Amino acid sequence: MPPSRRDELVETAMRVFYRHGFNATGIEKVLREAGISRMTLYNHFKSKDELIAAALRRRDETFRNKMYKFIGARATGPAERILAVFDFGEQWFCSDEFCGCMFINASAEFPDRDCAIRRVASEHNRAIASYLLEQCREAGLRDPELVARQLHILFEGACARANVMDAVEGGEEAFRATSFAARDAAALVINTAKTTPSTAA
Amino acid sequence: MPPSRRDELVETAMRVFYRHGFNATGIEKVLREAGISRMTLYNHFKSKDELIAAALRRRDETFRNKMYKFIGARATGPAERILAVFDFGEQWFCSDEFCGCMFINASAEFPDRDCAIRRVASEHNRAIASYLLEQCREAGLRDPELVARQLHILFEGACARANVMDAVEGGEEAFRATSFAARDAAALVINTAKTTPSTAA
DNA sequence: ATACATATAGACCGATCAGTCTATTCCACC
DNA sequence: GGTGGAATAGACTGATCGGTCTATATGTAT
Repeated sequence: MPPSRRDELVETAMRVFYRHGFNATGIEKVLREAGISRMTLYNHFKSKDELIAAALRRRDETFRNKMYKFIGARATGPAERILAVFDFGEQWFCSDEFCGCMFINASAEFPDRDCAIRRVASEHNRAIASYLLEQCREAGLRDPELVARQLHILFEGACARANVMDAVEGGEEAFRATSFAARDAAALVINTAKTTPSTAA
Repeated sequence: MPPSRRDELVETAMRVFYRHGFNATGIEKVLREAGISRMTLYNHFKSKDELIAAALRRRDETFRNKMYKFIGARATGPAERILAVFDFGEQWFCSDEFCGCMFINASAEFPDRDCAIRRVASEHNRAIASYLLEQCREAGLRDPELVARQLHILFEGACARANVMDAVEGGEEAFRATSFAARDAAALVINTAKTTPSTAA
């Protein structure tokens, strides 16, 4: 069946808000690009904030689906899957549509930690965190909670570093170097947790 | 000598934009909080964007000064200094005024990689990067460029992770756990670069 | 005292914003 | 062929925005 009006709206909102920011983008622009009328929006959502929250939920869904599919296509074991996360990051950073992590961006624009939008962003990060934790456990790593946190930090850090670069330094090589460094550090963290009995001094 | 009107304006702009975001904050609010009139702003700056750029430059200056002072007070060698960066991060994340990295936030709100604001953010990150690189070289680490990049990713990643948490999970323990994980990984990366001849598989 | 640079309050502009309302059209279902 | 729910266009509101302008006040140096 064809996508509902609501689906098209959320999809377009996701794309436009991701590309141009939340506060900087008016409702009008989203409606124009979706070819949808004003009242249709307000029949489905009470406010712009609710549309943003829905767009973030959609982003969480599609992003994780793409990531899991990417990983599943080229990794079998848990350690391989973890490293594939960073390969996924590399091709993402180098793609044209890369505008940083949409959830980091949302947290930047909505400073109130209690608001609904932040809660959606937080849910996404919990999902990523528990995926990493699951892989760490499955790999039989020592202190999987710590390692999963470190992997998460490396991934988000690579993402943030890739996004903060300006036009002159932000070429494809820089993105590749960033994701390579993150992946290399991830491999080090994993291998250390496989073998040695204590953390580094 | 007392701070100039311009200084007070930039200082207030830095604080208010950091706390409430750039696009979400009107000029009016900055002026009210600084006790400064509208025309004074536009005598010193051509536009809001220029004020934002100046606020970011100020932020770069004060942030790095505080960080370097913090580090200098509790570390002597280069490796110690690198780890102290993460201790600095910990007390920053746990402080009341923490609203994420202002430069990551700026990159989130101004997607155009060519704009002046992004260039200022990029400059700040280059300064941090070269500080880390300097420490890595001074410590005699193998492949200092790679290690410095990894440390930078860990720091920014910890910062991003700390900021994306919502009100329920974002307690002080979570901030401490995040910065501990980053510091632990940093120590591992450094120690590995001190001794072993090749990176992890 | 006079002159000058600087800051002030506050009106004002055009534009844009989120959100509401009305009147019309479309289309699937009976 | 008619009925009803859903989508449409577009006017409208009140507020806020960034930025300009004018007229007044202040303070300092000669």
